[in-house]
Amino acid sequence: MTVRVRFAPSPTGYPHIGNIRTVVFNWLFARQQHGKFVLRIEDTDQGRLVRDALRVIEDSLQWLGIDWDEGLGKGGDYGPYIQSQRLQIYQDKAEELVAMGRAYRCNCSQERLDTIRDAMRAEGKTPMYDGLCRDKPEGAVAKDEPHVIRLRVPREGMTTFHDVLRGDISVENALLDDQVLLKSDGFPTYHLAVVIDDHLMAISHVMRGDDWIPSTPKRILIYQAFGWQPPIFIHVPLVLGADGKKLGKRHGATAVDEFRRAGYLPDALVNFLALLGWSPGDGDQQEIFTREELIARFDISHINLAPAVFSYDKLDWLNGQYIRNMSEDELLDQLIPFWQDAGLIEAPVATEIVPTLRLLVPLVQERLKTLRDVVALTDFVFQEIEPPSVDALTGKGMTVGESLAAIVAVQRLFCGLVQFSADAMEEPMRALATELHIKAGQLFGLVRNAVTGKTVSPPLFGSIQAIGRERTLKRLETAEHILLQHIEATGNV
RNA sequence: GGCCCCAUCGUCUAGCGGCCUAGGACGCUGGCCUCUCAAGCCGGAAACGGGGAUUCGAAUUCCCCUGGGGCCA
Repeated sequence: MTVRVRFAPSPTGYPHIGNIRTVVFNWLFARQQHGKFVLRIEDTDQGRLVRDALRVIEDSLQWLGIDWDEGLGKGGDYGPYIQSQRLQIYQDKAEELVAMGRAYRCNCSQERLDTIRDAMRAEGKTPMYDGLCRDKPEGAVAKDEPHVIRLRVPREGMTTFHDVLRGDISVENALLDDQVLLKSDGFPTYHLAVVIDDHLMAISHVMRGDDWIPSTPKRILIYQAFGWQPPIFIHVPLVLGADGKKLGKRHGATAVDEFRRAGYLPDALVNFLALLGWSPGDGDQQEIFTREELIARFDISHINLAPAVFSYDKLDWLNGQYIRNMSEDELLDQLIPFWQDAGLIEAPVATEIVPTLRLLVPLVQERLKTLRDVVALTDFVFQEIEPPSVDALTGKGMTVGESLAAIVAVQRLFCGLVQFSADAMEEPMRALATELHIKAGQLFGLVRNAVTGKTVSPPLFGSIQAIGRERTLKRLETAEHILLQHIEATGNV
């Protein structure tokens, strides 16, 4: 059997991370089985369409490196792949069911439907259609009068389907409504369209969130009415937010695009998502997998049945691992857009700044969890700093006067350096500390505050080299003034 | 509320009757390294929801309860 799976988003919003985890599973499975991955668009809910959703869906998948073989923008032998272009097919198929006696026309008014619903609810029952039109003779409801087409659901017995992970799941037919298949405006209902599309597109496996389990019997009934063989169902557990609830809008940043902007790498995200609800099993303790490894090792039977909570801690760690494994050139390319977005460097990168950027990359590489972290870590290189406080400029265990003397000495030292480079300044700085009878750490700490405006920064000398001699000296001068003023104002040395 | 699904450290998970005094990872934590912060290395705390049953033996099988989640209203 040729494996054919699909991702069928509605363009009513942007793909979010919970859905994408399931997409990753589908994609891994398709690639491993040398099958096809189809991207179909379910846009029959015309009222809720979001303008650029299609573009965002494409962008998100492309960014993640999840490619599809048929569908949106790709074409294929089973098109069209956009449901709004398939309305005629749904109408024809619905008519077929009527002709076969498996569905019937219903012209009950909205008022009548509301009345029965209220009545049933009042009795404490689940509201269902009462079947008034079900037993009307053929032709009682004319084809050209406003009406819907309903499925003739068996009144007794059970509907059972098989789930690869959970075995057989059954529901009593008495609990199933004579669902509407075709609405009065000629649009199909969701389940009719999906069944027809999955069948006509020869989808072999339907792998989706287990929140769809309750509606699967409805779908099976439609397959049975048509006399079609249903696909193989694999319901995967949901992805939950930190509160244990199904991941959704209320959980903040969940759109794929937001992860990109936050500085996560697609490879890290795919790796993380693949491990959310799945593991290679067999006592394997590997955590970092290339795409090829994931494709080779993905295995439906190792999908965990319990829902998984999405947690940023592990994603951050994993992302950091991927960042550390990049080459410096690669990382530089990835970092540039983030510096630009923050307004720290210009949009076409000025060539004069490139050496500085290159200098910074190895300094930040092992300090980044996300690419965006580079902004807060290196902003002092590109913009002026807030004048540090006296406290910050006073070395640990030192007096203000001693600190002032140290700053002055460092200025002199930096002025005299032949080469203003990290390598050239470390030795003399250490010697200076000895000379001043303070520890290197004391000296470095106070200089760090003076030139970066931060108590925490990338390695000091690399940072200083990146700032450049002129601006470093200016910041030291500022520090000197701050300390001097303090001494003059308070008389405290 | 009705129906359905699920249940191992805080989180992601390994485990598919004896190899389990339950393993790994993230996070947390102690230490080493160290110019700060990271990274790296070494160590630690931390879980089989409860009760029955089957079995010589149960985290692993069955039943009930509890808890969580989902769908529909």
